[in-house]
Amino acid sequence: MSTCIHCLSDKNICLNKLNGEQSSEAFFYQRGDLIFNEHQQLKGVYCIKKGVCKISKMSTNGKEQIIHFLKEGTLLGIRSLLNAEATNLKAEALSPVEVCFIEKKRFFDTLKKNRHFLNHLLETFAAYLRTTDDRIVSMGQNKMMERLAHFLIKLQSDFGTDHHGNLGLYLKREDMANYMGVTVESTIRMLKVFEQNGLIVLNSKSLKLIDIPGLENISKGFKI
Amino acid sequence: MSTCIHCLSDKNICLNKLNGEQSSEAFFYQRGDLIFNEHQQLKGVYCIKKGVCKISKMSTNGKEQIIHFLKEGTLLGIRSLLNAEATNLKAEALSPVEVCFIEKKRFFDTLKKNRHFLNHLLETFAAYLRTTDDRIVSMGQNKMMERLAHFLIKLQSDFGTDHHGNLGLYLKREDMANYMGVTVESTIRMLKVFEQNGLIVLNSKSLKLIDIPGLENISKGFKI
DNA sequence: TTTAAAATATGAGAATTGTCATGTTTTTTA
DNA sequence: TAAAAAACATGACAATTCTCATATTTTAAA
Repeated sequence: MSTCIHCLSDKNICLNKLNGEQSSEAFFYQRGDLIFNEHQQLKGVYCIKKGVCKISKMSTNGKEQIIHFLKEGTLLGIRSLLNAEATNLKAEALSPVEVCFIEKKRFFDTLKKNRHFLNHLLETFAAYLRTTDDRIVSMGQNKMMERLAHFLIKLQSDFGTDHHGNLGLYLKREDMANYMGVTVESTIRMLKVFEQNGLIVLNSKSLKLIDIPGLENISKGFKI
Repeated sequence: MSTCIHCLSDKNICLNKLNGEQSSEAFFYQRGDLIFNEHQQLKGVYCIKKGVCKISKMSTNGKEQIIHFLKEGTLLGIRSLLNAEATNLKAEALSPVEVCFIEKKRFFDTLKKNRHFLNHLLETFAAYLRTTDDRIVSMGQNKMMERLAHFLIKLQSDFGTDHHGNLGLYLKREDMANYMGVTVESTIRMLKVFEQNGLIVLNSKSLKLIDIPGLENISKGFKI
């Protein structure tokens, strides 16, 4: 299921590409490129067509908290448009990323005309709110061992595996840490504990889940 | 600004009460009463007309995480209806609470007919997502001293003060702790530190903010 | 109004996670 | 390919927060 205005047709074809409408454009980003930053006034919304984005926010004491890792089919920047405020989030490419840009006016026109798109938006928001609630619970009540186990499982479920069975999205330790709200050192140490207990296998630039039921138990509070 | 379908008229009068339509009802709850629980299939949405509700969720290891404290004008249970799933949250009365109940069919009818209501819903969701994002950042990156300072300021800004200048919403230590994701003991100790530093005044059943700029500094990482 | 229960409080020690210093490996750039 | 930079790793120790035991106070119930 794709969220892009251009891709609401049955076959998930990007209309933008087919008829070359002026009101939207495609952009390309490389790993590390900034798509938009916090406190920026957006002129429209972005839809991820390809690649993975890191959505984050700085805390008052200058540390980065990652909110989401988002992939193709996700709209970015809607909230800013709806509330006519600057973004509260930063979006950065984690891999080569292609996005459609849908200009503000066109976005609202579609919202007005296309009932389907609107319902989809509501459902998407509802689903997001569920996941952010779960996030709050996890950050508040779970120890980092539990959070890491849960996070690894979520990564596999969201991004799958490559042909070697490794996680489909490779993240550096720093990004893992900033997602979980812990330090890089703690993350490194806990990954090692998981590896020593046969739960995962680490290699340079890869991470494979070996014992998913074991990880699930840990995420629920079982001790190693 | 009220969110209730019945209250979309300019004067914020509850139509439900005026014309006594069958499809919605008012319900009353006492402090501690359950409005709905997690994993419950809702038959409609609730709109808080009066009082304060505690919205929470159990973690996998059986600890309660409070997501929100919500007051009059807030709709409850929309997400479950939109996604046709059971609730993922529990709603409980913290004070005498009055709610309107709007039946499923009527909710969707209004959503279909009333453009104003729909836009309002979208904006509400967008605003919620902003606050939950901030919550994630705070839980991930701030120490409990910073979180407590921020929380106290938020309580005053959301619920105001009574005629003595005390926080308009009195919470027991346990609820404070479950909101911040820390233990009751830690909360008690930190409140005492704040009091000893002239930031707040504690009395049985009351809490008054004395030095708000001081609390703001602490919330940003300044040390006491 | 006495009793029971719930909420608040405090101390001692343990567990968790962070900090900082430093070293190694891998990746990127010149 | 060499040099520089970034990422990963580890140890020692410190700070934060939790746990558990036990009082004390406040509130609710008999």
